[in-house]
This record gives sequence, C-alpha cells and structure tokens, in this order.
Amino acid sequence: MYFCNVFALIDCNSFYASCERVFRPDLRNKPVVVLSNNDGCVIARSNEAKVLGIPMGAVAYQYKQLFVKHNVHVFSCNFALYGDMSNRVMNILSHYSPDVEIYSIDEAFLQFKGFENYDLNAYALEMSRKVNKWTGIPVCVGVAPTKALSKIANRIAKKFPERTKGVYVMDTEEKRIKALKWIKIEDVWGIGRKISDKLKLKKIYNAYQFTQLPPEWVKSEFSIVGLRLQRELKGIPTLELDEVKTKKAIATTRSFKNNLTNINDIKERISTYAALGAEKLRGQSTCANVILVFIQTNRHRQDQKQHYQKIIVKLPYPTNSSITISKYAKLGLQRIYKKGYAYKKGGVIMMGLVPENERQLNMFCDENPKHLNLMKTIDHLNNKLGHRNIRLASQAMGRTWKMRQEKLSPRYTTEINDIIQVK
DNA sequence: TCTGGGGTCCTAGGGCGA
DNA sequence: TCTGTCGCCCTAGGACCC
Repeated sequence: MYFCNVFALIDCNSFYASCERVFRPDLRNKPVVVLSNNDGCVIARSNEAKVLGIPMGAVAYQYKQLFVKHNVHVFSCNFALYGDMSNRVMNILSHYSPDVEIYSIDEAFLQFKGFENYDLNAYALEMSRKVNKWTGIPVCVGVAPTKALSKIANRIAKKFPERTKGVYVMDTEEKRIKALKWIKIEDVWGIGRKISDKLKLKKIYNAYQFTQLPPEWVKSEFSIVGLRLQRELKGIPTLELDEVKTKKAIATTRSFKNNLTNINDIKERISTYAALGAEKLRGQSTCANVILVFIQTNRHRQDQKQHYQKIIVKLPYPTNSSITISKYAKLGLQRIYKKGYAYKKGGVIMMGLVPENERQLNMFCDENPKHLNLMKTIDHLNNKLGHRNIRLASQAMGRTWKMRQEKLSPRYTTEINDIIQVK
C-alpha cells in the first residue's frame, strides 16, 4: 500500500429494493422497484429493473403497463424498514474501523488509519461478506487515498462485479490515473448538471482532464468547492471524515394526496407536518427558533393557476413542543394562503436549531411547562403503539390525509404485528 | 387522476455598528 | 455631525448530494 491513510466508501446496492428482498427471497433475481411517497415516482430499482430501462425518477403511472408486462414487483416506500436495516449495516461497519461517517441511509465512509500492514482488499471483502451474511444486504466497497477517489473506486467495484467481487482498492498511481480517465466528468461526486455542462464546453470529458486544469481557473469558476474536489482527485486528502453532527434544519414536506383548496384542510396537513417535525426535533434533543411554512400548487399542471408562497415565522422562544410549533405554523399558513388556488404540496421546516438544554427562554414569554411532560408522554405512547395514534386535535383522525401507499410491505423489523412468521 | 423528500455548503449582497 | 470604509452577521439563492 503506498498510502498510510485511506478511506473506504461502502455503498449498499439498490438499497431500498434490497431491503424489500431480504424478507421476500422469492424476489431474488427478479425486477423490483420502490416508489416515493404517494406512489409517485420510482426511487429505487434492482439491477433487473434497470435492465428493463426503468429510469430513476420514472413517473409510476406512465410505467404501469411495463410493470405488468415484465412482472416487476412494485413496493411503496417503507422508511421504517429501511431505517432499521440501515442501522444494522452501519453497526457492523463500525466494527471494522473506529472512524466512521454515516453519509446517507445507504452509504458510509470508513477511515483506515494505521492499517499499513493490512491486506485491505481481503479486509474489505470480509467486511462486505459479513454485512451480506448478517443483514442480507449486498454492498460494494471502494478504497482509495481520498474520499472523492474512494467514491470512484466504489463505482468501479459496482460496475465490474465479476472482476472485483464488489471490492476495489485504488492503491497505485497507475490505477488512479486509469480510473480518472475512465470516469465521465458528469459521474464524478460533486459535479452536477450545471458544472459538467460548463466543463464540456471546455472539452473536459473525464475526471483526469479536470485534474489537469489550472487550479486558479477551477477556483474562479467553481469556487473553493471545485478546488477541493480537484485536489481530492489528484490524491491529496482534503476532505476529512465528518463527525456525527446534529442537523441544522429539519424539513417535513409532502405532496397532498388530492388538491386542497379549503384552508381548513390545508391547516390540518400543516399542523400534522409541524407535529412530525417537532417529534424529529425531540428525537435529536434540539429546539427550533424559527420555522418556515410553505404551500404550493401543482407545478406540473401549467394549465392551472400557479401559486407558491412561503413565510418565516419567528417563534417566541426555542421550542420542540408540537402544540406551540403547530400553533405558529397555522398562523403562518393563514398569512400565505390565498383563496381560489388548488394546493398540492406543503411543508414545515424547523430552523435555527439549538440544543434542548442550552435554549434561552425569553424572560416574559415562558413556555407552558406542562408541554414538556405531555410531549414525552405522546412520544412514549406513539413509540409503544406504532402508528402515531396520539395526535393533536387539529390533526385529522380520519382517512382523508392518508398517503397513497398501495404496495406497502410489512414493517418486518420494527412492528411487532408485522414480524415474519415461520409456519 | 397520478410527477419525492430531505439535506448540506458556498457566495453574493444588504444592513449595521465601530 | 456627516461620510466613508471595514468587518460581521444574516438571508436568499444556487449548486450539489442521496
């Protein structure tokens, strides 16, 4: 190994689809897709589904016939299941290095410091086998001297499964250069649509060409972010492993099942999102100082009158009480709602987050201390009962708000009534 | 009839006090 | 007292990620 400090990127293959398959072994080698909230778009595809030409983000109803024709197994998203499976995978990974950054629900960076005498290829292979054996989730591993290069190494592992067995270690200059020349510029981590379009105008088509550009030019065009990426691709470690950090904003936004015109219906939705957001705040022991409330019409229906409006509401004191946040969210909504529009989407975003134990209460405007205990009780009961049975009065109890989730799989791992039964 | 949701970081530009 | 300038803070918007 010519580097003494390396990064590994572990990425679960077709994560949501793989989670569904863990409990449905009959679906192995069969096309599986998972849909977004309200069963709107395709958000995950198994390899077999990719081969059928189903693109990421495909609008579900437009592919209905293809699903039937090729016997594609379609699932509504089941985040309770995916979150739990993710925890299991991350837990196993943490045994392979003390330095772990959970990058997303299905990805983690590991840093190997002082592993000079290790055969990293064998080590990563063992790690991927263990994850697969213990959770049923297949993963790929890319190992390289920087985070950006480990992303590329991971891509190689995924692209050539027979040759790599799902693990690729970029441990020589030759391998680095070969990989950079192989990867298209638009596939590099950190290069999106806008930047790749700009680079292609400059006749930059792969990552290697990008590394050859003058750093001053890269910085002036793409700011410090572009410059960092260029250094990373050259093999100079620039991005560090991020520590576990509390979130800076918590968003709860959803499309409505139907268009809503009546303010009372929208109020109920916004109140529910506010309560959900407050629950997330309590989950990470933080309070919000400010909330942002927005509503918008269906932007895909240009034949209809369009309206988008948002409002920032300053809370009188930092809080995570569902009651208080819901109240101010509804006040905000009243300010932005306009009669005569068919609203399709709305949301509440918690901002200005501070740790629960550090909040400074306003001298004259203290929160009702009963809220704290009440919220604890609500969280406890909801955790115990599942299904979020305890709600605020302003949140509807009926079916009207329910998401469209026609193909929802059971919550095998988190719901006692859904545990798989062996007969 | 149906078109996701949840984040981060950076920069530019304005307000404001020293 | 008025004006210019600098730095800090905040916000909006843009770009990216999964």
